[in-house]
Amino acid sequence: MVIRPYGYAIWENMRNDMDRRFKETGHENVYMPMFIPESLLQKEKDHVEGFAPECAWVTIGGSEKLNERLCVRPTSETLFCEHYAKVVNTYRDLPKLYNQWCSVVRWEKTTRPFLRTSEFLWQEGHTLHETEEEAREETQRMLQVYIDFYKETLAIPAVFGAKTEKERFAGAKETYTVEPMMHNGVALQGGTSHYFGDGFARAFDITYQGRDNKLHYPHQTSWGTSTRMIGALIMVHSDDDGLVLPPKVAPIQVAIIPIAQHKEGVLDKANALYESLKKTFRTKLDDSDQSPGWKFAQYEMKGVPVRLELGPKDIEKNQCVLVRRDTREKLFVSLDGIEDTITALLAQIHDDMYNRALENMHEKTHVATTYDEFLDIAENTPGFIKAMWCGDSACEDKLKDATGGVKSRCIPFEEEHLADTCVCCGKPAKHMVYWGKQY
RNA sequence: CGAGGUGUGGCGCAGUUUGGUAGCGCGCUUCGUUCGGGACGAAGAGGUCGCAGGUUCAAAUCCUGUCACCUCGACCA
Repeated sequence: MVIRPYGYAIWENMRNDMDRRFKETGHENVYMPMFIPESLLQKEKDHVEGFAPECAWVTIGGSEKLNERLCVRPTSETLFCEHYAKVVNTYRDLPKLYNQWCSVVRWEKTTRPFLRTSEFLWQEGHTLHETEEEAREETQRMLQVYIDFYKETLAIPAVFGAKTEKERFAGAKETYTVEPMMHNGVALQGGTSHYFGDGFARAFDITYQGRDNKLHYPHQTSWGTSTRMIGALIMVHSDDDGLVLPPKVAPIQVAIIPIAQHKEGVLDKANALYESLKKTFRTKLDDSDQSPGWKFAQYEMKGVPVRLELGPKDIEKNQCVLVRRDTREKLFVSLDGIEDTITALLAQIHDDMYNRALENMHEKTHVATTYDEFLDIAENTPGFIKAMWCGDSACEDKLKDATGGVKSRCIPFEEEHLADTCVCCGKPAKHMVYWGKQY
């Protein structure tokens, strides 16, 4: 998959926003190698079992066969662990709060642009802590960073909570997830934050000398999000006329379309407006010789949040026309104080986009209290199903097989009591679970 | 991996059954007229039909082989 300039600009805007949030929470960026020696990958048993089927391997270097093959990183836990084992000695070296921006490779059998690609760009945070409590706090903190990012920057609501044991990351003690719902009701794992306990530390022999002068294993986390979020943006907000981009990440926030630009004064005025708006907004002035109608359609397809039309009649009246991409609403506004008008409009667009997505998620979330009801909803109604669960992964398997792919999404932090018994087996329920089909 | 399908200008396709040496729409180039919702006219550029072999006077079209891609299923930490 080639990410061309407009798509990459979306990623850059996402990345800059997230990177700021990571720095604010005390993290530092690093870079690790892209090749992982097989022996390193095999140190943690669950981890290698989870990832080996998806690894791409390098077996030849130059013209010589390698003694040990190298995995093209599918994720970098093992590399971070190897490094931490070398550099961590005392509690004074902790915590280690590292993050990496890079690409990873997973040999998926079925790919889907942005949502599931064999190579993708992502960030992976890897942290080491003195205590379990600290590491668990970090896991929650970064999940919250993701939830906030989805809401504040992408205008995407989500359910979130813990993964069931079956759906947990390979090697993790606990996996937390952000699960946004696409416009069609299909779920997407939009970001995960894992608590590892000291399992990796033991496997990689990472120890530190504690305040008590004894050796301890540190507690570890990892958390990641990827270019899949671009897929989420598209699948949550867009309509039949193309993209609808949330203002915070739109590469172009305001597209200025001059009308009758051959007429005297129009382009001069448009240029002056452009020079002034570009100080505040990501602005594009399209003075190409395409027709205005073509330009309207073009920037709608590209999801530009606000179109600004400026023609001879507007100039006469010292006004312009603002058109919202999300609602198509046309606003005739004065050119005086236009920056403030657009600032407020972009904020309004963001909020409205979020609320529409939230409403969609609520509309497509259903409660099932019996097995038949669960199957009926899964069969006939797209979206999430809220249902009680006994905690046995056999029930997850059964529901998945019976419904053609409905899996547990997460156990939310705030569970509702919908029934006393598991929707599948009828035994006493332990948790309320969100279920759904996923990309 | 299982089943099915498709390869023809940049993109989307027709032509293959009934062999006669390639066509349409969009896009692209130039000029002119247009310009408040994907403009119009005229003139152009661009492909030997996935690849290899075979049959034939003649192959996009028939035969054999091969490669690639797509869809569905399985799989998806």
